[in-house]
Amino acid sequence: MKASLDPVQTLHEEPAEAEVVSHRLMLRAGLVRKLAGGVYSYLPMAVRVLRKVETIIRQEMNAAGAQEVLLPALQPSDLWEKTGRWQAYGPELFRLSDRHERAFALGPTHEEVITDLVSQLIRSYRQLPFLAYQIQTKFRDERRPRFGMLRGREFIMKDAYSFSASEEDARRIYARMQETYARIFLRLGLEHRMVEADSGLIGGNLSHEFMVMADSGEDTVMTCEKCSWASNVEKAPDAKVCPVCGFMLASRTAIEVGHVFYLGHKYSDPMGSTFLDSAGKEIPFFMGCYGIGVSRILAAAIEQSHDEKGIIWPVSMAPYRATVLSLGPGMGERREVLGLLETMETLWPGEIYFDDREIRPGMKFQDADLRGIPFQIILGERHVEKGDGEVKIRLTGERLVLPLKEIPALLSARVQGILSES
RNA sequence: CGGGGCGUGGCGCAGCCUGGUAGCGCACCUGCUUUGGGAGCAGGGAGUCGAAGGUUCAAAUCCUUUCGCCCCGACCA
Repeated sequence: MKASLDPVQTLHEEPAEAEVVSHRLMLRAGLVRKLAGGVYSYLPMAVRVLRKVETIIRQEMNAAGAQEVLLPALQPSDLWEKTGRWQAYGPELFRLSDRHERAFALGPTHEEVITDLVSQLIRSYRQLPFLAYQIQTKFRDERRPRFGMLRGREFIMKDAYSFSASEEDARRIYARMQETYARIFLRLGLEHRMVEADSGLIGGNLSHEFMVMADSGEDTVMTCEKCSWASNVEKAPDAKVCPVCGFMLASRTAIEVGHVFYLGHKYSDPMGSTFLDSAGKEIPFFMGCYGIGVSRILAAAIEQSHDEKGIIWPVSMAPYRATVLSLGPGMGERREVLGLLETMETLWPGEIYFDDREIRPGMKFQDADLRGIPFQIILGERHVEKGDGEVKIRLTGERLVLPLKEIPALLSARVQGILSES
């Protein structure tokens, strides 16, 4: 991608509407624009990040035996009445009527829809277990949308639902999802903890949250400084030491990015969603559900990884792997520069953002730092003349000057190192 | 929903108290110079002052209503 063809500009001034750092940086870096309170348009760079996050989620969900579906956002009220949530969900549920005055909701979650669907598909224990997931826009009329992407009224979520023939099997899948989630957040390069949690409105009696550690998080978790134990502060209000290893606990703020629930019969029972077990007896599905806030992950990643100059994307979700900055008039057309671009494109197809604009170098440096692409390849007169180029690592600020020909190999090795750690 | 704040070119703001031709910075367009950390000079385009109603010879400014946005608090991916 060439910057000269990119219609999205960065903002040099702080947007007045944004307070939290992720929101400010997302606006300044040209990732999103607000349409209404808690409702945002995703610009091209943000979509690239979303796709990368989604790809990792899909790979891990598929590896865990889940199958992808896509359920309707528009849901008739009668399904919700069956589970009692048409009333219980309250004003957070977006409600609307069609032209025949039939009531609908915009789905904030999909337990009702998937349960209804699966009860049509599955009649025998022989067809179980079944694990389905989707990645889709959800709607919640939040009492107070805030913090930009962190709490919107419309957001992208990966939600998964499991259907089992026994509680033991359902718990097995629950445990597998816990492992899957840990892998997903590890691959995304996010420091996180799994904590025991309350299950809230979704229901059930077993639930864990996945928290990304960040100074500006909405949640507070107690974390052991020695082992991996952590708990939601509501679950461990007076604990001073770790119940596992006895070490000191610390209170840290975090952002909830994932939540897994064991549901049991909470939805299958009221919806009459049953199968025949091996004894020929009709019993309700044993269910679980598993959510990840996909759009929230973008904001959480920025909250966790930024500095005063801008975003520092983890390599796994960066919109581009590398950005090439040509400095000075005509530099963008130099043979050496075009040659390097071609090699880089071969190495990482579609992953190079070329800042070919005829603007002052300082402007390019500022924008590159703001956008947070992991590797900057800086090509200025004094180095290119000698056949060299400079590589700047956004995370560490490290700068290396080396022959242009060696740059692809260096970057390739660096990325291998980073991605193999996870 | 309770409390607080703000709506003025794309963005950030001044002007409002004390009514009288709508301004500044950034961004944008043209030209010349400049080119390794947000360039300089000259010229230029762009605003129903959130909306409605009222007061007045005259309203961005005063009054009323209303909508929107942000921040702080009250069972949230």
